[in-house]
Amino acid sequence: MPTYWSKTLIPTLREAPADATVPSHRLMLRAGMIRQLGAGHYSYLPLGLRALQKVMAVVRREMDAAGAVEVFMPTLQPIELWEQTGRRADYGDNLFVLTDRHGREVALGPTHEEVTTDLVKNFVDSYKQLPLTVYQIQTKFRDEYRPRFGVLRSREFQMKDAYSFDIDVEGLDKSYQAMYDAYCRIFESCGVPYEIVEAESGPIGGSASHEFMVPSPTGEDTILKSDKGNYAANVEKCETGDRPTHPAFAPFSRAPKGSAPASHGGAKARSDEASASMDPTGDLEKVHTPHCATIEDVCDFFKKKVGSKLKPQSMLKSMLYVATRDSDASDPTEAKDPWYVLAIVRGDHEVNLAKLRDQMDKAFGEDAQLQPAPEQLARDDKWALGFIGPHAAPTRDDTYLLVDPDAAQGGFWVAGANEADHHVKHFNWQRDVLDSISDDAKQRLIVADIRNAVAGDPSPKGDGGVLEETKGIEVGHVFKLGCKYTDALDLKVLDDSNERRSVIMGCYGIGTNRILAGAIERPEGNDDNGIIWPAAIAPYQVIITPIKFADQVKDAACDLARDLEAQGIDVLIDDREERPGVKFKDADLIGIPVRVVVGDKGLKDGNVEIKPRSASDAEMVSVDQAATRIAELLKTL
RNA sequence: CGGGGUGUAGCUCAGCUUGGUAGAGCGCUUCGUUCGGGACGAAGAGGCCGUAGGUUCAAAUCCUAUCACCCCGACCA
Repeated sequence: MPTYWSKTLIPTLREAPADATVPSHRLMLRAGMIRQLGAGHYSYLPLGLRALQKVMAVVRREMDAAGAVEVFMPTLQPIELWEQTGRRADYGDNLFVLTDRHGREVALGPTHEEVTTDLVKNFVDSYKQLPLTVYQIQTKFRDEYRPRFGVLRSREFQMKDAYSFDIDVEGLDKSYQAMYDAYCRIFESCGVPYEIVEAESGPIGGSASHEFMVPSPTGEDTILKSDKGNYAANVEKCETGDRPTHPAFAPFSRAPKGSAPASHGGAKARSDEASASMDPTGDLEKVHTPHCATIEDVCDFFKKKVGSKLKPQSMLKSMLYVATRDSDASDPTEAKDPWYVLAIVRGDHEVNLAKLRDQMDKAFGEDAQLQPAPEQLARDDKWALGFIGPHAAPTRDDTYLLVDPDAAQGGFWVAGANEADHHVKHFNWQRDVLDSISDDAKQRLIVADIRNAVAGDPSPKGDGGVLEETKGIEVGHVFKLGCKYTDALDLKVLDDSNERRSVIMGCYGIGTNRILAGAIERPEGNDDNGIIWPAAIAPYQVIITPIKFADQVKDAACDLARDLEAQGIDVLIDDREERPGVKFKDADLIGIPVRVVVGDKGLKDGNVEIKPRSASDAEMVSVDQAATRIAELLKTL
C-alpha cells in the first residue's frame, strides 16, 4: 500500500529553528523527520522512523550474513556489573545511574560488554560452542557533557552493538575481520561514503581498533591521513614518524614505535633560526606575568605589555600528571606512593594522555595509573600550577620528565618560572637542565612522542609521507577487546586439552541514526532545496506528485503507485490539496530519490514526468513504461 | 563544569534602552478568485510574554532568584 501524504504525519517547515546549525539537523527538522524534546532527546516522526528502519534492515541483513545472531538485552543494568569491570569509574558521569525503590543502583546501558559477557557466561562452557557473535539494535544512553548537532550527538541514541567470543587470538582475528567486512558492506549498501581509520580504544579497552568515518566538515573527530595514502588514524591514536631532537637529547630519546629510525622525511625542525644553536646567548630572565596561566594568556601579555611578539611554538607547555601503581586507589590523593609526570610539549601542541601512559608503562614495565594532577594535590605539593617550567622536574626525586621531540630542541624558550605569576625567557635545555642534572634525575628523563599528531607531521610509515588533517563523523567502531571483560566477569571455557581458558572478545558498534545524519551531511546528500537520500535508506523510494489529485490524474497516480508497490518499491503519494509549487518544494525538501509528476498535460500524450532528486532535468515516459523505467533508475541511485 | 547568548502565537522574529490594555511575516480556519516551482483578496482563531518573587498606581519591559534551550571551551561514540 502506498502512503498518502494527507494521512500520515510529515510536518515540513519553511524555516529551520534558529538553534539548529548543522545541515543534517536543520534538514531533518525541516523535513519533519524528527522533533526535539530536550537537549539530546529526539522523537522520530514517520519519515525519520522509516529511514531509520531502512538502515536497520541493511544492518540486520549484513550482520546475519556475517553469522552474527540477534538478541535483545535489557537497558537497565545492575551497577555491580559495572563495578566488577571497573568501568563505573571509567565512564564516570557519562553513565546514567538511577536508584530503584529498594535503593539499588541501576545503570542505563551506554553499551553492553558487561551484560553480554554475563549472559554468555550462563550457557557457554566449551570451546566447541565458539566462535559466537551476538548483536542487537537498541537505544543507548550516555550522559554527554554537551549533546549537540541534533541526532549526531545525543544522550539517547540507537546503536547496533555486536560482541564476538573466541577461544584464541586467531579466532578473534577472524571474527573481527568478518565484522570489519560486514561494516564495509553496510556503509556501501547504505550509500554513505566512509573512511577507515586506526583508532584509540578509549574506555572500552582493547588492543586494536578501527573507526568508520563519514568524511564531513561537521564531524567532531579529527582524522590524520598520510598524503601517501597508506595511513589514516584518529588524532587520539595517530602516531608520528621520527622527529629529530637536538643531539644533546640523544641519550634520552625513544624512537616512536613503528617508525623507521632516523628518517628525515617530512620532519621539520623549529623554524626559529635561533634553535640551530644550543649555545645560550642570553641569560635566563624572569618575567612578571600576572594571572597568565595559559599559553594564550602569556602570548597576549607579551604582545601588550612586553611589546615583543611571542608565538605559542616558541613556548614550552608543561603539563602535570600524577601516577600511581596502586590500581585500587581511584583517587590519587589517597594512593600509597604517587609520583609525578611532568610532560613538556611545544606551546602549540597538545599532550596525548594515551601516549603518555604508553611511555610510562614502558618505563615501568607494568600498568601505571596516570591522570591529570588534581589541583589541590599539586598545590599541596608546591607545584606552581599554571607557571610550571621543565627545570622544576630534575630538582624533585618524585618526578619524571617526559619531553616531546619538538620541545627537545635547542635555542631559547619561554617557559613557566616555577613561581606563581612568573615565566622565564631564554630558557635553554642544555644550560638550564642538562648541564646540571644529576645522574639520578637522568634516569627520569625521557624524550618520546607524547603529543597529538598535527597536520604536517611525518607519517609513521617512515616513507616520507606527510600527515594531512580532515574531519569525520564516526558511524562505526570495531575493537579487539581481548580478555578485559571475560576475565573481570570470569567467562572461561574448557579447551580441547581440558584446560580452562579465558574467552577473547571483540565488540563492534554502529550508530544507526548517525548513518542517517551522515547520509545527509555527505556532499551529495543535500542542496539548497533539501535532502538527497541514497535510494537504499530513503524513507520512500518514489514520491508521486499529482498536479491535482482528482479524476484521471488521481487514477493514473494510484495505478502507477500500485504497479510500483507490486515490485516492492515504496511510494508516497502527495494527495494534499496544495498548489503544485508547494508539493514540488516539499518533495525536494524530504529528498525522495525519484519524483513522478502526474498531470493533465503529460497525460494528454499518455506520459508522466520522472525526475531523480539528484538530477536537474526530468524525462517524459509513457504511463505503461513508467514503473519499469523507475525500477531501472532506482538501481542507479 | 567555566564563559557567552536566548526564552514573546505552531515556525521565524520585532517590541524591552525610555514601564501605560500584545505585534509582524509564515503557518492554521472559513469564503471567493486562482492552480506545473512555497498564489491573491476578505474575514477569523491562536499568547498569563519560561517560572517564582520583588520594585511600582501600573511590568513583556526594571531588579533578584530559578528553570530550559543554544553557542564556545574543557582528553567524547
